[in-house]
Amino acid sequence: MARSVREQMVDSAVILLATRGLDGTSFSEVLGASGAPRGSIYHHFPGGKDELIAAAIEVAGERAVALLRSLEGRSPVEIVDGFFAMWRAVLERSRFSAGCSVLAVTVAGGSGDADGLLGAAGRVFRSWQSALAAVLAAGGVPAGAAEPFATLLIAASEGAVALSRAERSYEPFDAVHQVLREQARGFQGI
Amino acid sequence: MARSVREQMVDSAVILLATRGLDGTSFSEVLGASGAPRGSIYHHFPGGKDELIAAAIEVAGERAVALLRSLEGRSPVEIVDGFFAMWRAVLERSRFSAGCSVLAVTVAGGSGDADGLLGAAGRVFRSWQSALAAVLAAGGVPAGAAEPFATLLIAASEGAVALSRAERSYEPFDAVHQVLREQARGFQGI
DNA sequence: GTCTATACGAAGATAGAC
DNA sequence: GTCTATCTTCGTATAGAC
Repeated sequence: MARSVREQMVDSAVILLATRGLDGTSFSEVLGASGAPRGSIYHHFPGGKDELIAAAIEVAGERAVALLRSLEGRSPVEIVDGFFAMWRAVLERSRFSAGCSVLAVTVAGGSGDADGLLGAAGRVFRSWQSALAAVLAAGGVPAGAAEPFATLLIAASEGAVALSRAERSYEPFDAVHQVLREQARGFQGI
Repeated sequence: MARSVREQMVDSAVILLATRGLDGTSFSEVLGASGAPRGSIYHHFPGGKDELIAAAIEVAGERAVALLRSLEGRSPVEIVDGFFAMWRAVLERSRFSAGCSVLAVTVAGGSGDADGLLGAAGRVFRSWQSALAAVLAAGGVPAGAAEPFATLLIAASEGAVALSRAERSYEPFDAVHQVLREQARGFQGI
């Protein structure tokens, strides 16, 4: 069963957000990348661009949560490695031209006030923190340490991906990964 | 001596980048915020928008480097605290509506290929890593650990600011700060 | 150094036919 | 569900007078 036109548009929006940012994710680009017909934009997304972008970062958020949950049962070091492997694949496949679609929406800033997209981005980030903290706790990280360490992992990986994009080098990303990996080792008492 | 028109435009661009992103930093906004006359855009920036943005992130970069250098001679914990205090002030003064101007340029992605602005952003990030690693080394962090830890601090602070913006809460930012502060304490053997 | 006026393109959004 | 056509707004950039 082929993916629906709507799903193709959302998938294209995820990729465009990650590579060109919020304003680079125009309808023209989305239609060009997805092959969707122009006339179907407001049929599938009556709320216009905001609805498309919100759907995109929610899908991206759910995919990352699914990956995090798949790490359940692993050790803290393995969880860190698995999480960073996901991000490194983004850099590798795009050759430093892609990053995080949720971060792109966050820093684009919208109109400045209580923007709906910013709230959606915040919910995605929170869902990542919860899922990661849960698998870390299941992996043996002490109760009080799992939440803050999960937040650090997410913040640091977001920043590391951005640094590596700007510097076009894996060096910042790998350095951050190694330091956090050592920290995770400390939770295992090895 | 009053700041020149050019300096006012650059300052406004720095703030607009941090709050509204790259595409939100239009000439209209810059002129409105700086009070500069419209006719002087291409007089001060013959290279157009790219030249203005490049100047803005370089100024923002130099300011952060100056703050980092002012922490020379302090302990690792004090350096971490000073660095995070700078970012927390950004969140506080803007009430979660501002972040890092260099990150905004990085994530906006330009045209996708070898963009000049992305290179400029990369150089700024590298200058932060060097300056921070230097003060950490001077503060007693072992030679091999200063560079990676500096990179982690920058990546994590960038991500933490973004998370707190999206969630409109100091919680992620403060959590990241505390974990890294503890790590810095480890370098002091207290 | 600064002004007005304007060219040119692309964006999001809507209307109405098919 | 999809199409074409169009509206409006806003972006960067340029020309030429003052």
